[in-house]
Amino acid sequence: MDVVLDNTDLQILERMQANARISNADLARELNMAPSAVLERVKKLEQKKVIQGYSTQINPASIQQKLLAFIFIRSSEGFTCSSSTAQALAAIPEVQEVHHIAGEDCYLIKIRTTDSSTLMQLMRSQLQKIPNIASTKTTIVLETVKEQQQLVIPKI
Amino acid sequence: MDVVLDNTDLQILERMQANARISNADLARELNMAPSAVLERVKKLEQKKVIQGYSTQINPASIQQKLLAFIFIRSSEGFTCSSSTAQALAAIPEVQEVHHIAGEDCYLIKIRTTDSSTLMQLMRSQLQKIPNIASTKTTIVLETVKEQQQLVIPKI
DNA sequence: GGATATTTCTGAATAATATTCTGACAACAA
DNA sequence: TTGTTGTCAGAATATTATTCAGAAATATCC
Repeated sequence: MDVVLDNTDLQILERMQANARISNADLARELNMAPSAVLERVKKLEQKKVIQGYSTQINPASIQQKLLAFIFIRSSEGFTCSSSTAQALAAIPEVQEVHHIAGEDCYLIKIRTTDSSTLMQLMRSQLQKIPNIASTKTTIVLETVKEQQQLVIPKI
Repeated sequence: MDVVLDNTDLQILERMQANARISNADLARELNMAPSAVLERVKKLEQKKVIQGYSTQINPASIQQKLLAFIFIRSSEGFTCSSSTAQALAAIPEVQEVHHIAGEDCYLIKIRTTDSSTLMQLMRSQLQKIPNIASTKTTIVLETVKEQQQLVIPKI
């Protein structure tokens, strides 16, 4: 079940991670391979779900999303967190991440809104609807120094 | 200094966010525009830094990165967190995000490693070198339910 | 209002690329 | 050996990116 990736695959992933819109021809040139061979590998990486998708990083401020916050959500169910709660949280568009975490708190979510009043409004209107939420603890981000979902590609 | 985006720009961003590798021709077809016009807009969005980049989402497990953790880092400097500390944290490849946060803790980082022993090893070898770190509080992620840097595109 | 920039668009030409296909080659197993 | 599988190169062609000239729409200024 474990996917095996050789050095060529890792080279492809490294370059595509840094620039998802690199042309197949450029990629082939950098790897000294035929475009058809590289394309074949990329398609397989997509099929094997090693590549999960291609996304464009948008400057949040340019679309009026200036507030970033992390919220710890404690469930009244204790350690047996229902996945329906997680699904309900994930369904909120402003919620970018939902993590089930170890410890007394149950979930950690990452949320982005235009401003703090919008966040509060959202918490009142949306989070209140979700059952089994006992308490929340919000951490406001003042400044983001680094933010990349850039993974460390292992070297062979 | 504020960038103005019209409805066409937002349509482009929405589609490219979902699929960064959409062809310019397809994009033009969906928007009922000439490819040259769409291309011109995309180039401008890149120039204006509204589009910050294109990235490939890689399944972390496929490259042996199975552990995700958030670490709150308290600085000994109190509220006057030096940016050099942030830079040092950001320089660690495994550290994906560095946020300067409100409250008593100073930084919140998101970090991804192969396993928990690698994380501990990393904290011993890397974090210890960074000056002014008073304490750390680590939250281990058991399961990620949602993870997208997908922003909410405003409607006009 | 009216003249003049400025921006944004279309449409066509061409340069470049993606995609498909065939067959070669190597590694491996029966 | 024989067959299988996977990966590759190279050529053909389908599709696309890119460039450009000019039209249309928008904004700017007097």
